[in-house]
Amino acid sequence: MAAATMKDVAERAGVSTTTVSHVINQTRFVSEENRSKVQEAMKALGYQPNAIAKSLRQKSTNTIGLMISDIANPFFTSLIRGVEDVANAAGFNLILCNTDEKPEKEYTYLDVLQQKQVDGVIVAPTGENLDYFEALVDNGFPMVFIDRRLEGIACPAVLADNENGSYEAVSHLIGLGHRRIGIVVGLLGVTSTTERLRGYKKALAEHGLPFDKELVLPGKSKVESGREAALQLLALNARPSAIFATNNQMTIGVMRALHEQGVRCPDDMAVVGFDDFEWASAFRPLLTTVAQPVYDMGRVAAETLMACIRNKGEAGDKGGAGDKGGAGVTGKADRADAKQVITLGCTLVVRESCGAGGAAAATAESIADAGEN
Amino acid sequence: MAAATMKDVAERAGVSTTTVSHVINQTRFVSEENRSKVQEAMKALGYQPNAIAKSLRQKSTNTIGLMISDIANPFFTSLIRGVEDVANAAGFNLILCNTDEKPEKEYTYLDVLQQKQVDGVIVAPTGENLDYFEALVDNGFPMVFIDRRLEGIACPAVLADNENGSYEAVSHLIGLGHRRIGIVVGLLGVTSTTERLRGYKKALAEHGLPFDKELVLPGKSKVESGREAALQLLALNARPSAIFATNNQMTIGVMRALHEQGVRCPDDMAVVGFDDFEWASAFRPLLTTVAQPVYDMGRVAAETLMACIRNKGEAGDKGGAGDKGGAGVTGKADRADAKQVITLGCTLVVRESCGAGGAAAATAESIADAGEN
DNA sequence: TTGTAGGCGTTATCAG
DNA sequence: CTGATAACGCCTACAA
Repeated sequence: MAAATMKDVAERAGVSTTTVSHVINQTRFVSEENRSKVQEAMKALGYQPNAIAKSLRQKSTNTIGLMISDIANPFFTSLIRGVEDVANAAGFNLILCNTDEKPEKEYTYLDVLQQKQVDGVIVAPTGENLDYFEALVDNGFPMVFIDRRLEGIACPAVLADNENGSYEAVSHLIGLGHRRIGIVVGLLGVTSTTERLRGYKKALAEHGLPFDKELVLPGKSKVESGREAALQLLALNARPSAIFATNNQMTIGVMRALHEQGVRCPDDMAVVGFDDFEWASAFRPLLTTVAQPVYDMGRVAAETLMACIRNKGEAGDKGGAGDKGGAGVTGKADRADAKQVITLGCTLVVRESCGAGGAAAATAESIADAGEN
Repeated sequence: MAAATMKDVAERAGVSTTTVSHVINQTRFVSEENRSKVQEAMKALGYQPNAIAKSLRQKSTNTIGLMISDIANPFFTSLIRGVEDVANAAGFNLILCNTDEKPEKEYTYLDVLQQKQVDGVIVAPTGENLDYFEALVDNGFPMVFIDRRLEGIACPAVLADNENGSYEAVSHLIGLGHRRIGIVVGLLGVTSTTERLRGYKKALAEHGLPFDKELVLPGKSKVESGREAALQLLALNARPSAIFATNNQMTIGVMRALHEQGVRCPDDMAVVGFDDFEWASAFRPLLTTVAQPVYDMGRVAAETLMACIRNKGEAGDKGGAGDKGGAGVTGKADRADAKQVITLGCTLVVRESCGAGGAAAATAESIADAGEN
């Protein structure tokens, strides 16, 4: 049997579909008698409102898209959780899309999400498809960038303070006496990569250390390339005494390389990783990391998107005439929002992977708290 | 400006909406001339078909729901990836739902997904809401269980071979000479928990070891309760020489407890964990684990669901009359599918966390391959 | 306090 | 080879 519709409920209850609709949505007064008749009918028929039909009418789906590079990357995992929690609380659902850092997949998913009429999108952009993104934003489509942003696109972005996180990590190493610090950088063309490298440079400069290109290795944000980068650093004539791996995947690669080469950490090589993870406090070496506020990034991004969606709904109600006059305040807020970049601070979680001075440095450097995830 | 509709395209191209529709879906012949006119019009207007309207007509959304306990649990992460890859390749999208093991959340999400007219659902059931699930299945709603199943519900399930994985892990420990082996078990009332405990008992029995209730501690599948369970095991008068932690979260808790108590692994305590993870090969102790085929579980579950959805579509076309006669083969397959349980084997990944005999045992026991994730 | 009717953007069934 | 036209299930003026 096909699912019951409002019409079926109306017939069974002996009222019009209008009344049924109003009972469901509590959108106008219905007599006690009719209301209970309708409710009984709904229960008897196991009626479930058809959200698709509703969406077609109302032009809103209560669904948002989430486009990230790879859900299998634990970095995104808590982030998604943050998004989903907020979305769910607001009555929204999430459509999940893995771009794998491939612009074509990103492009296709954007199309699909448009077609499915999602009310908005949270996206960690690959760095391409600039025109598409720009068109969407110009068109007033609610969108929020997360983790990275696209320069020149006026769209809210929720980012970690990559530069400062990086700066603190490297300063920590320098404070422990390290003078030659290798860095394994991630995917090029992505803002987070640039910012983390900038923090590295800044820390060196502030402490009067030279910037040596030889110590900067590309890791493509992947385990295997992180491993290769570490091997190259280890093979250097003037081997560094510390390695800074700028994301979780590359950190794993670096640790594997050390392991393979019989290089002990922290005894022979200090290591700091970007991205904290739950295992870090249970296995050796107890890794010092830069913890991103991943859950909060997701949460804030979702809240921002919800706000955009609400704003748009209201703006639409008022029509184009609302541009001048009393609506100015809202208009201003809209403009401000459009360029808003929200940066959340990272936390340096000092453990034991940075060398002998670790314990002393931990207190001297930064009272960091990993928190309970 | 509002998004262009088929009507707009039709007008601009000087044809009917019917023709536009057929051009888009390639569902009947359209003259070369008209086709190109339509295509031009679509491009000029930036036309995107409205999937919601399409879904309303066709009663299919090309969307499936995925209900798991918590996306922040890395176990589910690769699993989701498997689902998404298959779904995406088949032109389906994924709505993600975290139940947090809460039956109420599960219930609500089932409602929402029904309302959003998803074509099917993959779910790791909490163990409750039996009636709801039964009603759905009886109603022919495409559903596949993953990771666990609900007894008595005739619905395909894709599971890891929990019992055997557990059995092998414990046998491995016994083979290394361990006689008292503690086990930290997960959430009760979930089939995977039961099966893993059964494997433990079976291994003991087969090797003539007594089953000691004292050595079975509840860990609720969480880090903190895993830690507490381990502390209790450590406090035992007759302390075990090995601990088997039956999921990744509890493994972390166990390792933390050892760390806190200054108990070295594997020197003072052997450990095996259920669920492998990428870090396991890069940090110490190099943990011996039971690796579940997570990606494949997701993949197979999605393929199974796609098959169910396709079957349903075809069955619907043929109407109720297809029950007897030539359609018998399909009918039989349907029945068989309905009770299908697909079990995928686990792999014991032998590393160094099980005691001195580890290296020798590794070859003797099982040639396990962690694979490159 | 309730009902009628039109339309959201498609697709499918007819007729041309 | 193409086009009217009626649904799909719901919401929402407008009317009573």
